[in-house]
Amino acid sequence: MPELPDVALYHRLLDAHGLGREIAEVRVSEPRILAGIDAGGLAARLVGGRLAASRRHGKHLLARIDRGGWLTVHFGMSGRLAAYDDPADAPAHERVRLRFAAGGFLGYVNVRLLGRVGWTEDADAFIAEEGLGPDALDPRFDAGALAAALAASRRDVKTVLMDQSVIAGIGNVYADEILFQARIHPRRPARRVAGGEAERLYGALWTVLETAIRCGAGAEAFLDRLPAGFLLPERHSGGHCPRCGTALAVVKIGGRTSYFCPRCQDGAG
DNA sequence: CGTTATGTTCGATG
DNA sequence: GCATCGAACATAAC
Repeated sequence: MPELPDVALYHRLLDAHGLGREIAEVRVSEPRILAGIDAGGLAARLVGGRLAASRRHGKHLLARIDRGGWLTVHFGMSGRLAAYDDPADAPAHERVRLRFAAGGFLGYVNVRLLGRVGWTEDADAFIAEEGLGPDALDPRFDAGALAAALAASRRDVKTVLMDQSVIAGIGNVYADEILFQARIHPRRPARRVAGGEAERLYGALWTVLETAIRCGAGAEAFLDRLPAGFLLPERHSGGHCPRCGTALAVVKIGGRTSYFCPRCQDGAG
């Protein structure tokens, strides 16, 4: 479930199980997941090094090796990280595995092969090359910056929220949730979300992402932990608006399924 | 068997 | 250049 909140939790997992530890072995069981480096090259850069720092930018996770360079991880549609102590507990569809010298494993798991594991010498350069905009939770990306981005686009507001070159981290599910909380129709032209509404959208963006992280995005019982009034638990065919009970509408926007409340979410502004 | 899935990229088209 | 649409990638679940 890798949008920003999910990746934020993988970030924590990486820190808890890998930070400061020496890597003893790298196993790549599916080379097609690697981008710009082969299994031997990856092992040469990682084995014997320690994970010295980590950062997340949008849906990307990066881990710095003490002797230089960064491991880059993108989760695609179905990727996740798993930590375990016994190799017998390795999850299915693990594609890359780190074994630490002191024991313990970190696995990159991905059923479909839409994500990527790679390497970069410079994290900032990597983010620039990927064409990523500011991270959605970067304080420098404020309400004014969001309003400016909306005003500059002729696309639907939802398409802009999901554009990683504008804001990094928001995907299909959280775009729906943010627009629901802001009570804005996903098909509203972005340039017609302005003033107080743009402020409201910014507030919803922040609150939704922070709340999802706090409630353990993607983990067991995540949906049960969300505060009342969230769309997510109802975000499926046959779902109803948690505010007014109206049957949710389902439309395709940019090829992705969008759920929204036709009564609460204003299409005209 | 057909449809859909939390992402991204590429080519065709308007 | 900008925007939209469908297909592609690869696999599992319903």
